[in-house]
This record gives sequence, C-alpha cells and structure tokens, in this order.
Amino acid sequence: MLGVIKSEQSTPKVRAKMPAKTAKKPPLPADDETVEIAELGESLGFLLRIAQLRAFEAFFDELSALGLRPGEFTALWLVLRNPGMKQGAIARSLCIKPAHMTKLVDRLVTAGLIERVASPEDRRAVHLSLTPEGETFAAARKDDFLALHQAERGNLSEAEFSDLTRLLKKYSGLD
Amino acid sequence: MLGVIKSEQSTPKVRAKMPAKTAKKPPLPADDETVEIAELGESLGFLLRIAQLRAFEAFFDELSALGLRPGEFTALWLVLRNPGMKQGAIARSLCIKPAHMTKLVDRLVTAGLIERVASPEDRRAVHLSLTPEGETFAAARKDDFLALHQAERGNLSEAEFSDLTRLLKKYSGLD
DNA sequence: AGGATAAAGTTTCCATGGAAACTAAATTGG
DNA sequence: CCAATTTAGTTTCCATGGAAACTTTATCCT
Repeated sequence: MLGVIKSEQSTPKVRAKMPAKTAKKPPLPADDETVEIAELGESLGFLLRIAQLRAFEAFFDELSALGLRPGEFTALWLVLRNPGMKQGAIARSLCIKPAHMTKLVDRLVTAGLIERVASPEDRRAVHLSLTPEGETFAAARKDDFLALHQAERGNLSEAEFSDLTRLLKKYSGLD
Repeated sequence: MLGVIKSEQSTPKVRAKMPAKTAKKPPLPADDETVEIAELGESLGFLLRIAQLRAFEAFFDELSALGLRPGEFTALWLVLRNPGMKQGAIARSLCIKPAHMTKLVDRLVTAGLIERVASPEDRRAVHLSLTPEGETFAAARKDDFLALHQAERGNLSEAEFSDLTRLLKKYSGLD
C-alpha cells in the first residue's frame, strides 16, 4: 500500500498563516478555474455519480413537498405495484440492504402509508401493503410521479432519454 | 382486517411471535419472489442508482488492492491532470462539497500522494499537486485505470458504452 | 481608506446507508 | 425426528458525505 507518509503528526493544513508573504509561484495553469476532466469523461463511475446528482435535484425540485425521500418514494411505489410482497423481496429488487430496508419501512409505517402483515406461512417473514391512506396518497401523487419523469428527462430528447434508460437497464442487468 | 397489528407505541414490528398459527392468506401474488418493477424501469433516478452500484462493484473488483476509494482515486487523477489547481476548483469540478473535499484531501496527503501548497496570491487558497510518490503511483497505476474502464464497460459493447457515456455527459451538462 | 460583504477552507454536527452480530423461525440431512 | 444450517428481519455500530457555523483573507462600495 505504498507507505509514503511524511506528514506531521496531525492532518497537515497548509494555508498561509499571518507570518508570510514571500513565496515563489509554483507552476500555475493559465486559467485558475477551468479544470481538465480528461479521462474522467470516459469513466462510467464518475459520469453515473454526476448524473445521479442531477436526478436527485430533479426529484427534490418536484417532490420535496411530499415529505418523502427518493428511497421512500420508490419503495412505496413498488409496494403499490406488488401488494403483499415480502419485505425482503422488495428490498432485493431495489438493491436495498435488509438493515436499511427495516428503517425505511419503519418510516413509511410511521407515516401511515404502508403496513406490515405477518406472513401466515413463514413466521419470520413480513408482507408489505399500502394502507388506505397509502392508496389515496399514491393515487393522488400519480401525476406528480409522471411529472417527475418529465423533469428527470432534463435536457434530453424523448429518443435520447429512451436510449439512455435502455442502456442503463442493460448495463444493470435489468432486462 | 387481517392480522394487521396497529402500531405499538414504538416502531411497529409485526413479525409473528410465538402465540399464533391461525391467519387467513392475504391476497398473495402467485410468485413469491418476482417483483414487478413497473414504472421504475423508466425512472432515471432509480436506474442511475442501480447502475452506479454495478460500477462500484467493478471498481472494487479492479482497484481495491490500491487502498484508495473511488473518490480518492478520482481526485488523485484530476490533480495529476491539473497540477497546481486550487482545491476548491477541483472540488467543484467533481461536485464534491468543500467540507468533504477537505477530508478527502487530508487522506491523500496523509497517504503521501498529494500535497497542499499555500497560494502566493490568495492566502486563503490552497493549490494541490502530486508528490513525487504520487507521480510514481499514478504512472504505475495508469494501466489499472485503463483496465478499470474496461471492467466498467461490463456487458456493453464498445458502441453502447460510447453512447452511454455520451448521453450521460449531455444529461449532466458536461459537454 | 475602511466597513460591509463575499469567498476559501476547516470544523462540528447530523443524516444516510452498509457491515456484523443477533433472534426467531424454517429447512436440511443423518 | 432432532441437531446443524440457513433464512427473514432487526439491532447496533460505523463509514461516508452533506449542512451550517466559523476563521481568515480578499473584494466591493461609496
């Protein structure tokens, strides 16, 4: 792991303190702000991260008023479309870890939107379904959900958006 | 009204405890595990999240041996390509918040890979550049970086990968 | 000038999500 | 059948990254 450590014993902060005004210019680039992304422009990991930040912005612009975070909204939607499914199955299909799923479901239950139903056939398991309030909520918010999809599209054309989702699904193995 | 236990005063957990084996089946879907993704398949936010999980897997498969996390590796690369750039400019181009950037740079400095240089012209600012060790490290790891890009491609063809990166760049406003 | 405002980094604190250990129930296999 | 293993979900703890407040320096404005 390349043990190249010459740091002072604590984390070394280097901002110029009072007693200095003499220092030679290190070779500074001409422009002070323009950063060359270089190979990162071909790095899928990087591009996906940036794109996700945009998508989050779109989400909060559209749906922050609902008081639900993206994960909660997504889970709610999946329960709406798959009533009675086991909590673990929902979690797996969203790539949410069990520990996280427990807390996420807790919040939705506390919000009165979904309910846990003990499984009659497996006493460890729990089935999820919407409460009547959850049904009402989902029905009322369906338009917001569609509006979100519009907003998420951002500057992409319909065709580009469709290409993008298709490629992402293939890449993620969701086809 | 099924065996739906209304919230106890704390977070309501509903798993069947010992004293029950009688309960009527709620309307369960035929398959116990197959979840219908439904409209989520068109949700960019969701697809991006899943895709990013894949990309992270690829990263750790390829580069976990280096002892650097994705963000650190990315930042290192950007400093390599933009030596002497101000810390804040690097952070902005990576969409990393200042607070996070401070800690990330701390780690890279402690690892001996980059160094902070006090700016001669702005005493608040800090310029970043690679240490000699950092240069050596980056040069030695260039092949790993390229291998990562191959691994990141996953099941996509060259053309699909190129489409995908192009669309992501457009969506993120990086063109 | 020189006070007000903005900007660069840092620190502290908090929210989110994962890892590991745990409980209870189901399954397996001898 | 019953011990061993596996599975569903929960709990506790920890790592990561953001928000807000702060310090220091630069810039702006009459």
